[in-house]
Amino acid sequence: MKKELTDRQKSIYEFIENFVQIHGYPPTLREIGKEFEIASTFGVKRHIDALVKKGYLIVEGSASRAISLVDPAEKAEEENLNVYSIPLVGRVAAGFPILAEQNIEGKLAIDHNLFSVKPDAFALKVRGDSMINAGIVEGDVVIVSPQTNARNGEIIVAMLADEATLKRFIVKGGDYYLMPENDNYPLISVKNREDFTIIGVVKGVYRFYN
Amino acid sequence: MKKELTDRQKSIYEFIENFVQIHGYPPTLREIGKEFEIASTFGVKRHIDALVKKGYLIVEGSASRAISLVDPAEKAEEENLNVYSIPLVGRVAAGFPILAEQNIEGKLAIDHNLFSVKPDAFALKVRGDSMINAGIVEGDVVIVSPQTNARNGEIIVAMLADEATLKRFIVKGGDYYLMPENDNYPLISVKNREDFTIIGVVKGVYRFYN
DNA sequence: ATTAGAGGTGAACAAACGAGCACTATATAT
DNA sequence: ATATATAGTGCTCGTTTGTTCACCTCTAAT
Repeated sequence: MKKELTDRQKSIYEFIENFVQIHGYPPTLREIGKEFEIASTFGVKRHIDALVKKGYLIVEGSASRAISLVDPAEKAEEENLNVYSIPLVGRVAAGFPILAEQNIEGKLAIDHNLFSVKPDAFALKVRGDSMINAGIVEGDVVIVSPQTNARNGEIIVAMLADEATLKRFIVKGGDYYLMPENDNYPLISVKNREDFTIIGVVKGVYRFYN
Repeated sequence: MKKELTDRQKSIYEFIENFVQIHGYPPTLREIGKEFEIASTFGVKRHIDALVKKGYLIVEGSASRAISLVDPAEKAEEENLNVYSIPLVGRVAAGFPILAEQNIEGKLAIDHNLFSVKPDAFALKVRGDSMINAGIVEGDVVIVSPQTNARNGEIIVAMLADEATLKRFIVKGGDYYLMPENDNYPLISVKNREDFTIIGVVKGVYRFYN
């Protein structure tokens, strides 16, 4: 739980929350001051500072109206659902960053109590049957935590020769391999390959039946 | 539908939308200008004016950052995560109703935009390897829509001799069978078995890697 | 009696901001 | 040829905004 707020601070926090809801942008110090009959902007500022220190607000720089609520994620928490909305990547077009707009197909709510991922995770539709022995089949959706390194044995999403691929990452004797979980596909050595990059580690799998 | 936007206007609208999403407050004219390499604030302002005239934005007075999107509610709905919280059933104790408190192990948030299930769905941890050919392995979690009937070919959760089991439901020549997706297990005829009940149909599968 | 914390005043200031103007460029349609 | 709409530049202007200063008040704990 967050630190305790004084009554005054709580009132001010609620006002800001409300103001953003109504207007679509945060109030200025003077607008807050007017509401609470605080003549000096400094009086207001110290409340804002306190709210920032206690973790309720974020103020970016000293720009105008640059107050933002920490809240929205937390709202869901109070309702007991720890949910991120992550992008669902359909196909991966070579040459584009994986999260480029061209690639995004939709959104997906995931419960990060279960999938231990950060909000920068994304979901990826699986094509092909190279991971069938690991129980990942065509049409499945994998939850990927973006990172450029991986541990031995983890299932990863990697770029190999301008194509996104899903394989198990194997470290053996100082060499790196991509191992398909399918007896029909060969082990691939990626040692010294310039066109190989790790994009992320698979943290979970979804499948839908319709 | 709203009036048509030019490409440029659309880009700028999307940028504002995105900015608000990320920061919690709208951008200034100069921030927009920097993004699109428009040196003069006036150039930006006219785009904003156009967007206001066409009904996409509201600008209140001439205050700083007083831009707000017209349709936050609409957008919120689109982006809204339609999430149910459903119970996660660990083991199924024979003799108890499946949703008895003894069986519940936790909660799970599911996006019912993707899993087309009602709020009465529940999740079940998979034991054993009887569905391995269908890509469902030990430890997976299946999303089950409770119902007492099933169509040919659907994967179902059923009670058979006081044990919960996960099998494919097959209708063939007026008879009913439970088919394990594992070559090592036999097809089971459930025709005329009094100790057989369909509990629900599997609508999805989750898997977590840790 | 004194210290510490929360809350507030009033003024002064620099930076950031929106508004406005005259002018240019480039299409497209008349 | 000539409007018309879109898009942009470079500049000025006045206002808004956040920051900071020294100083005041009240309450609660030491």
